[in-house]
Amino acid sequence: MKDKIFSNLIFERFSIYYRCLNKMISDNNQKEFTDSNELSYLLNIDPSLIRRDLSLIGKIGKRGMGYSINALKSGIENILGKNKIWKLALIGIGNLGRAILRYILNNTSSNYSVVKLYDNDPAKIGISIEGIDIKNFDTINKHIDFNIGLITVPADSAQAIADKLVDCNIKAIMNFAPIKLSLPNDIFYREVDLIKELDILTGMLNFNNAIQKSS
Amino acid sequence: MKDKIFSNLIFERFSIYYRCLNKMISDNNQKEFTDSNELSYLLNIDPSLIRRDLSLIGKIGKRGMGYSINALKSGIENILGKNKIWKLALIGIGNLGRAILRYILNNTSSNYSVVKLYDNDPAKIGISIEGIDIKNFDTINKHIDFNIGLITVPADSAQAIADKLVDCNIKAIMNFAPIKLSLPNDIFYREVDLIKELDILTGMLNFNNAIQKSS
DNA sequence: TAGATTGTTAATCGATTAACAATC
DNA sequence: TAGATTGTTAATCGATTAACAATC
Repeated sequence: MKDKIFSNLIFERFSIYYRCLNKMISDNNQKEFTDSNELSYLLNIDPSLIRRDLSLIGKIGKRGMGYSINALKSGIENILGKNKIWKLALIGIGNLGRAILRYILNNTSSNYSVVKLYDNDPAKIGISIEGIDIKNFDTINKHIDFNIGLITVPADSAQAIADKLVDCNIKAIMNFAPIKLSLPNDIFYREVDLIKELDILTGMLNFNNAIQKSS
Repeated sequence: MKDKIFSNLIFERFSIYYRCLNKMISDNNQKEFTDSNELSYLLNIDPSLIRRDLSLIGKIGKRGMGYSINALKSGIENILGKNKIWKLALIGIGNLGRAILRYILNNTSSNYSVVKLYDNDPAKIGISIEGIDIKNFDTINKHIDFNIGLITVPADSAQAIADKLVDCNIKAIMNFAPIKLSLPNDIFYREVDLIKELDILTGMLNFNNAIQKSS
């Protein structure tokens, strides 16, 4: 196995390939092989890049034939940890937290399980949602039993929550609060920021379009 | 004004700068100037890159002094269209759609307004949420009055919805469904995909960590 | 075998960072 | 003026794409 640390972008594409392979399996129950050109057509990713990515799994392709769909799927499963259940905790059980909880619960084919709900609103603590009790976040301690913390609290409390998660040895954080968190380098971090995404779209509409028109 | 089309990454950073400037204004009501080093420290972005980005606004900095916070803010407002209200339509009023609606409504300082809700479930049509009636998506036509469509339907109907939006001349789409949409090149497109984000984090935890340990 | 497609190296592209003259 | 920081060009870095020998 390579001594290389893969980038975000590579994992992102593996996730895309994985979804595509699953769709191929459920749609088209006879086909055994695919190839970089077919995947390229379906996903709009350059075939060279696909071959490069897939070669990271090992020499899994057959020259002249392509790739066994099943072999590819299980290779990606190994890389993305799709053969394990990953435990999630949601911190902040407002509208967004609840929607994310239901979204994950509804997605029965995924390998993610929400095992803990935290909030600091006394009115919410003790309430059970979808069978999981909401606990006070202050009671969190080093004996945590989840792998990834999803922060869905308002921006002003997000950093404190993140610090506590780091303290409890959580290595992966997904932040939905509209604020940039500062975190140690060894923490894997993603953010989902709706307003930022909207700003990018309006920037494009507002500025790039205007330019296109005037040129 | 430059004849350049800015990239996603530049608009993304402008959004980050904008948020930071607002925080500076509300936190620290005396300070008039900032500079690329201060912003770099706060945002963890290289000062050269900050200067490069900000120079796209125009020659707005003062050598030896830095940047007027207010001038910077209004320059970014122009680029990101923060001085207009942008109208959003939500298509798919399930848990996620409702959570996004409330999230945007609660964010009173933003320049985004949800003006239309669509669904195709007869049981939902006519119901009003937060004062907005849910309409049947099939009734959508070219006389639309929104700028951005947010797709929060399940994966299997997302492409048809997107096609209809494109038909109705919508130029910006944000997709929350876990599927890659195929769209014409002139459509500005962003996707928010929770499972993909989780896959990236678990890929990192599962694979990069293992590698780090064994090396 | 001939044809097809991989796996991989080299070339290109685009984004970030370094360097520094210009100037407040 | 001296010191500080911009604005911008050149260098670097990292990711994608092109090319093609290897081989099924």
